[in-house]
Amino acid sequence: MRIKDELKQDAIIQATVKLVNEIGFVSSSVAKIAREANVSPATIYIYYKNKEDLLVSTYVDIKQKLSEALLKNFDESKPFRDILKTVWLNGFEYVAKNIKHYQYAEQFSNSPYSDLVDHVKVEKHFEPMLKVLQKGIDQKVIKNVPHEMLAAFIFYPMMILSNPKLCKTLELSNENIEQAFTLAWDAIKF
Amino acid sequence: MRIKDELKQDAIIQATVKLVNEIGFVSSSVAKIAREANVSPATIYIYYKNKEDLLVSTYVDIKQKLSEALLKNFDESKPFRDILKTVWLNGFEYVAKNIKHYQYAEQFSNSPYSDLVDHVKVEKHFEPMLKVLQKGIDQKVIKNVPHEMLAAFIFYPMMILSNPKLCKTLELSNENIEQAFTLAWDAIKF
Amino acid sequence: MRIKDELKQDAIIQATVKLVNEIGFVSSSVAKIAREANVSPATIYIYYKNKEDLLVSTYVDIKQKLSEALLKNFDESKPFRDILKTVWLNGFEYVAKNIKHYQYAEQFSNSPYSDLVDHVKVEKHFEPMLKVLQKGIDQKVIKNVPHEMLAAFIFYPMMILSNPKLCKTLELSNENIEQAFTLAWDAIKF
Amino acid sequence: MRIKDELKQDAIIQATVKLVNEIGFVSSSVAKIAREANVSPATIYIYYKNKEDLLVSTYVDIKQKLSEALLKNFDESKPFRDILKTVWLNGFEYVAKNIKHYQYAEQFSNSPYSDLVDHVKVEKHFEPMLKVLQKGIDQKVIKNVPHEMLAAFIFYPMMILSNPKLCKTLELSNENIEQAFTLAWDAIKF
DNA sequence: GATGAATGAGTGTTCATTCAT
DNA sequence: CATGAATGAACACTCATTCAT
Repeated sequence: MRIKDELKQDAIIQATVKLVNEIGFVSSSVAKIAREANVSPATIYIYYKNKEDLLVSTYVDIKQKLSEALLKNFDESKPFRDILKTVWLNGFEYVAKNIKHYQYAEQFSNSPYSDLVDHVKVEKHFEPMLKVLQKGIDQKVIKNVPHEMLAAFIFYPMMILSNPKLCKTLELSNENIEQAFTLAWDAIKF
Repeated sequence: MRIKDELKQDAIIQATVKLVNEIGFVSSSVAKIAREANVSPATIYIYYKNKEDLLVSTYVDIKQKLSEALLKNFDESKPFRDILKTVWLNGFEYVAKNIKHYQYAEQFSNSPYSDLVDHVKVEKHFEPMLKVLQKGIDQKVIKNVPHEMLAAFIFYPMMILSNPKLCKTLELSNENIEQAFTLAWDAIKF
Repeated sequence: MRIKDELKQDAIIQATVKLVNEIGFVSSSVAKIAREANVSPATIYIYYKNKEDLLVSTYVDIKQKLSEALLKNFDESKPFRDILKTVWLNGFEYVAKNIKHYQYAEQFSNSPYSDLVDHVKVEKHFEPMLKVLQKGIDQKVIKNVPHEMLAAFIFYPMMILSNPKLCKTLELSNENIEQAFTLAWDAIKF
Repeated sequence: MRIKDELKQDAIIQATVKLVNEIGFVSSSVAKIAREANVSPATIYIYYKNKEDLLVSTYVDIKQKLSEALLKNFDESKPFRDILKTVWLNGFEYVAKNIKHYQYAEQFSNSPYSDLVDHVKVEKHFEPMLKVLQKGIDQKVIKNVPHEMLAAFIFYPMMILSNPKLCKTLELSNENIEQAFTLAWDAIKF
C-alpha cells in the first residue's frame, strides 16, 4: 500500500488558507479546495473526517504556530517590559510574514466553527506568557486587572494594527510599531 | 401599505441577524431567512437586489445604528476625557443591548463581503468623533499618533471586552468597565 | 405564484416506478429519476421531503390502488367462494395490467425502506376482506386457522404466479388461473 | 496459508449478509463490508471480480445451502406425503436458523442482480424434488398441474410464513407449522 | 496475498434566483 | 406587492475500483 503523503496534506492546508483568504469562508467549497491543492475531493476525506474537521484543524494548526512565534526568544529572566516588547515584535513579524494564515484565523474565530475548537487546549501554549503577566502584577509593575483585560490592550491592538482589513491606511513602519508599544505599555503599567 | 412594507423589511433584517448568529454566515440561506421572517424567498428580492445586497445592507444598517449609539449625548463642549468616557459607556451599553447585531457585524467585517461596503460612507458618521480626537491631539491632551492607532486602543478593546466569543470569562461589571477605561485613557493620554 | 402541477408529480411517480423496474432500487438515483420525469432534481424535493419519502409514498400509493383493485365489485352478500374468486381474478387482472407497479412493490417490501411504512394504515383497506374471511371461518366454510395463514395460501400464491421474475415459464392462461384457484380453495376450505 | 484464505473469504460473506440485513442492499458499500469483515477493500477484489460478483456469489452460496438443507434426509423410497413433510419441516428449520441468510436471498431475488444468476444451475439442486413431484402426479397422488403451480402452494407459503417481514404476528409454533402443512397438502392432493 | 492511499464519477440534497400567477 | 413553484448549478460527501508498496 501507499503511505500517507505529507506533501499532500500540506497542500490541502495551504489551499484551504489561500482560498479562504481569496474568496472567503462562505465560497470555499471542498471541491475548490481540492482543485487548488491538485487533489481529488475524495482525498481530503482521507486526511480529514469532514469539511468542519479540515477547517478546525487548519485553525488549530495556525494558532499553534502563532503561539510558537509569539514566544520565540522567550526569556523569563529578562525584565518584564523587555519580555513584553519581544512578544510584541514577534507578533508583528509573524503577521507580516503570515498574513494569510493570520487572516484565516480571524475569519475562523468569528465564525460559528469557532465553537468547535477546544480553546483550553489552544490557549495552553500561552501559559508561560500568562505566568509572566501574573508576576508583573505581583511585582506591581503592571496594573492589577484581569488577564483578559490586559490582553485586550496588548495582544488585540497588535492584531488590529496588523490587520490590513481593519487598518487600511496605517503603514506598519518600525517607528509606528514602537509608538504603538508605548501606548500599550502606558495602558497597563502600574 | 407603507407600514406593512416596512414591517416586512424589518422582519427580513431581524431574521438575517438572528440566523447569522445562530447558524453562522455559511449556513444562512435565503430560503431559511425567508422562513424565519415569515416571508416568501421571492419577497426578499423585492427589497434587495440579491443575497449580497441583503447582507451588505444589513451590515450598513447595523453600523449606522452603532455610530448613532456611540455618539449619543455627544457634546463637543465638554472636556475631552468626558467626551471619550461617554462614548466608551455608550459602546458597552449598545453591545450589551444589541449583542446579536454586534456579532453579525463582527462576522461580516471579517468576511469578503466586507470589501463591498463603501467604508468611507460608513465611517462618515464617526467624523465628529475624529474631529474631537484631532482637537485632543492639537491641545496636547492625547498623544500625537495616527487616528487608527488611537482607535486600536479605545474602540477595539471596548469591542473585544464586549464580545463574549473572545472574552469568555470576564464579567462586564460597571467596575470592570471603569477600570478598562482607565487603561484606555492611560494608553492615549499625553 | 404557480400552483403545484399534478402532472409533474405524476410524472415523478411514473419515472420512479419505471426506473426501479428497469435498473433496480440500488441504481435508481434521484438525478436519474428526475431526468426520466423531465424535471429538475430540485423539483422532486418540492413534492417529497427526501428520496426515502418519494419511495415510501410511491409504495403506499401503489398499495392503495392494489387494494382498491382487489376489492372491485366486492359484494359481501354473495356466497363466500364467489367473493374469493372475484378477488382472485381481480388480483391477476391488476398485476397483468400493472406489472411494473407490482414489481416495484415487491422490490420495495423486501428492502429496508419497508420498515418505514405504516403497515397498519396500509392494511386497513383490506379490512372488508378480513371480515369476510372471519365470517367464512365462523360459518365453517373455511378452516379455522389464523388469517395470515389463509393469506399465505390465497393472496401470496396469486402474487407469485403473477410474478414473471419468480414464475418464469408458466403461462397465465385463464385455465391456469382457474386451476390455481382450485388449489387455493382446496387449501382453505373446511 | 489455505486456511487463512478461507477464513477471510468466509468473513467477507458473513459481513455481506450481515450488512445487507442491517442497512439494506442500497447502503451496503464495499468499504463498509470490508470494515465489517476486518479486511481491506482491496482484499475483496482478490476473491471477487467486483461488487456484483460478490453479491451474486453470496446469493448462490446461500441458495445452495438452502437446497441442501431442504433435501436433508431425503428418501425417495418413502411415501410421497412423508417426503413432502420432511422437506416442509426442513424448510422451516433452515429459515429459523438462518434468518439473515434467508432475508438476504429475499432481497437479492427481488433486485435486478437476480438477472445475473444462472438460475438453471441453481435450480439443478432441486431436481430430485421435482422428480418426486412428477412421480406424485403420475401416481395420481397429487393434482396434475404445472410444477411451478405446485411450488407456489408448497414452497412459497413456507417462505412467507417464515418471513417475519411479511408475517409479522404469526407465531411459528410446531402446531402452526403442522396446520399450515395440512393446508398445503389439501391444496395439491388429488 | 494483502494493504490503505488515492481517485473521478457519482450520491442525495440545498443553493440563489426567476417565473407565472 | 407578494407568492410558492421551479430550476441548473453547486454543495458536502461516498462510491466502486485501482495502484504502489
